[in-house]
Amino acid sequence: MPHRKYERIPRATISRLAIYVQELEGMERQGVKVVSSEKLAVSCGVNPSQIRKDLAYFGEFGLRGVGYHVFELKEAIKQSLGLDRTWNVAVVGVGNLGRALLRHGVLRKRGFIIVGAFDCDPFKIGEEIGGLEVICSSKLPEKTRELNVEIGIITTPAERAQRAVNYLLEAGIKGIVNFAPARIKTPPNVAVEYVDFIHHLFSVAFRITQSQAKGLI
Amino acid sequence: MPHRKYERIPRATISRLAIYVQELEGMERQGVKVVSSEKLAVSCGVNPSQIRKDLAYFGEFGLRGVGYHVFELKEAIKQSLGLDRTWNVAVVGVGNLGRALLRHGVLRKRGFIIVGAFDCDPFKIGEEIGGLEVICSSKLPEKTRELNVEIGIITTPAERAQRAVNYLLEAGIKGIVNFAPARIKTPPNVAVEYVDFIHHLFSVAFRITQSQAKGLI
DNA sequence: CAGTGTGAATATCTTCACAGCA
DNA sequence: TGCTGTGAAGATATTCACACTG
Repeated sequence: MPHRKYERIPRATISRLAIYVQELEGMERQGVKVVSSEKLAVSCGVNPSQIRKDLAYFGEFGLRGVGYHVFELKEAIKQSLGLDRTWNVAVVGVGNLGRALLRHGVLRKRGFIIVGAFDCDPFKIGEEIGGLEVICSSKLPEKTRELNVEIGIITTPAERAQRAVNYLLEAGIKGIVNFAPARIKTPPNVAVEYVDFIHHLFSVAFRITQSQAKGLI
Repeated sequence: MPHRKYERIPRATISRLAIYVQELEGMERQGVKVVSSEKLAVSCGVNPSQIRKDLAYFGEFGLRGVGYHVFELKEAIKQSLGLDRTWNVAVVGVGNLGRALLRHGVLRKRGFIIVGAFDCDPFKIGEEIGGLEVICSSKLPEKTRELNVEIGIITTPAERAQRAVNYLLEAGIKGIVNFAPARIKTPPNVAVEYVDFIHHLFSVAFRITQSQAKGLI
């Protein structure tokens, strides 16, 4: 039975795969060697068939009657996601959030190496944060190419997000993760993801409001 | 025609409503008074009927043949989401990310007032950040009640996320936004949202990998 | 007559249920 | 026997298409 490697893979599947990796790493730390889709599902908060179906897009990794080898499954998923290599990234916008990312070890640990930090504020340019010198945003296109950056992280204020994006596009960037609270315009061949943490607060606020309204009935 | 106020509202609708608010605010800044679902859709990157359907869950806000009043629509959505009031929040975990949030003005601007900062590291306890004194995490339950916190923001390392959550649950918290790279266990009546920015990097990496693979065929 | 509001049609995602293998 | 892998069924979400209205 040929697996589905060449079907279109749902966006939701990708974000769940990231969760599986996370939980498999946790199990690895606890010394768990083998796990069933049932157990993994519980710890990820999803349905077991969902896991099996998600994995089926990439191949067959399980042992019938047994389950999955934790380490091997984790590696297989990472490979499927293109995480069996490192990626050079640039951070544009060195405010509170940008600084936090520059100092946060987790990006590097995951294979995302921050090779450039950019800002347009003359007071920040030249400053050293997390071992990197802040460079003027107008130098983004040339530096991006020079440093071989593939992914840009936008942490500017909303008003400057599109300008930052334009610089990155000029440099031929392939992907963007946007933390700025603004939609951005990019050609369709550029992969864009939004990290809207305010929206998650909105969502929690809404759900609390709603459940309280229900409680009154 | 009765609107759908009492139907179950899709999670996706809520997160789009947050986008609509964001874009409507941008239009307001630019002095735009009236907008059609068509125009709003373009700036939000969604389908126009999607917008009309999302809004229909909460009421009728448009003028046929005209469109929507930018200011009024924005206010109506915010009210529907429960954002016509302020919410007290606590930040648990004062690392790079926690500090960034404590200093980041955007939370307050959106009506989320950080009233407490907690950490279990004795070196951090007592430190003042963004006008708040860092308090020992073990005091979370009592302080949370005292400060009338409704939403907890977890910015601890993965290993300590569940413990932080347990403290918050003990205090009767209603909602949690979890930035830690770990799934957490909560009773069903607590609203939980995950902010997994690493997952968004994974997703971008995957999509770049995939489009390059396609390019080779 | 432009543009909303909405039922119907379509597309997508999730879960079930079970055949088949270790 | 126990658990995977997967077609079929079911549930949800999105888009279409158009009646209707200011």
